Amino acid sequence: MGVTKTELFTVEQSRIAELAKAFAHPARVAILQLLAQRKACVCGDLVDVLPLAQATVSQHLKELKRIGIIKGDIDPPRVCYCINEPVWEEARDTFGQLFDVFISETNCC
Amino acid sequence: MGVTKTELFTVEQSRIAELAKAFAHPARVAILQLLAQRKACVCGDLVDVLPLAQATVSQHLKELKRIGIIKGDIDPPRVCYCINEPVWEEARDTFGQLFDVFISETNCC
DNA sequence: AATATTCATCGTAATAATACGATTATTAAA
DNA sequence: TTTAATAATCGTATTATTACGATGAATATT
Repeated sequence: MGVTKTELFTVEQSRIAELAKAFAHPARVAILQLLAQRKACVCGDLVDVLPLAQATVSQHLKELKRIGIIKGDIDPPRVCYCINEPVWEEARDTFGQLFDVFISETNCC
Repeated sequence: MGVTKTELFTVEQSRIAELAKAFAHPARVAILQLLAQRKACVCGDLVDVLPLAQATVSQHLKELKRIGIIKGDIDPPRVCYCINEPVWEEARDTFGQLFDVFISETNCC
């Protein structure tokens, strides 16, 4: 992509965009749903359920960890992934507030 | 990107991902905030406020329109953009439900 | 020690997204 | 009719993302 100019926007806007990215791919939505519902936890179980190669799942997990919305505990040779509650709440609150900014009134179109 | 295999996921998961994409770029967050707060409406005003070229803003607007979260009324030679309330609510409800799936209990990590 | 299991990382191919200048289309205004 | 204003679209360069096979690292098991 052409160089998303993050520095030209507010940190809040950039953080919202980053949190949204966690949900901006069906595979990551699936992963987050599985973790949130505690239907899976171990990386291998996620790989079994998802229609993607192990390396790809691992890549998505890495991205989710980078954003902070999940955490991973190693329990060799397995790794257990879970929702990272503080960031999950940050996302929930952030989007909640964002959606509340729009009040149903006179739109000009 | 490598061919996001949308067909391998549920329509719900794909729709969530699509709605999330509306917020997955700081420029689109900025646009949606401006529209939601009714601080701008006309395309040209958005271009004035945003640190991006007109063509780029137009491209983002097109993507937001494709997702359905905004609509545009032409009032030649201007175009007035507004939040598309039904989809805005769809997004609000969708993410609300998604975040509520996770209940604060015993995480395994 | 040798093997098996699990997951991360590397390398890389393919594709999507971002950005912008230039052009076009449309309509208003002069 | 000519000109100005506005916004969409085109073309294209650049960069990011997605995907997967192969390999590597770490630990448990035999």
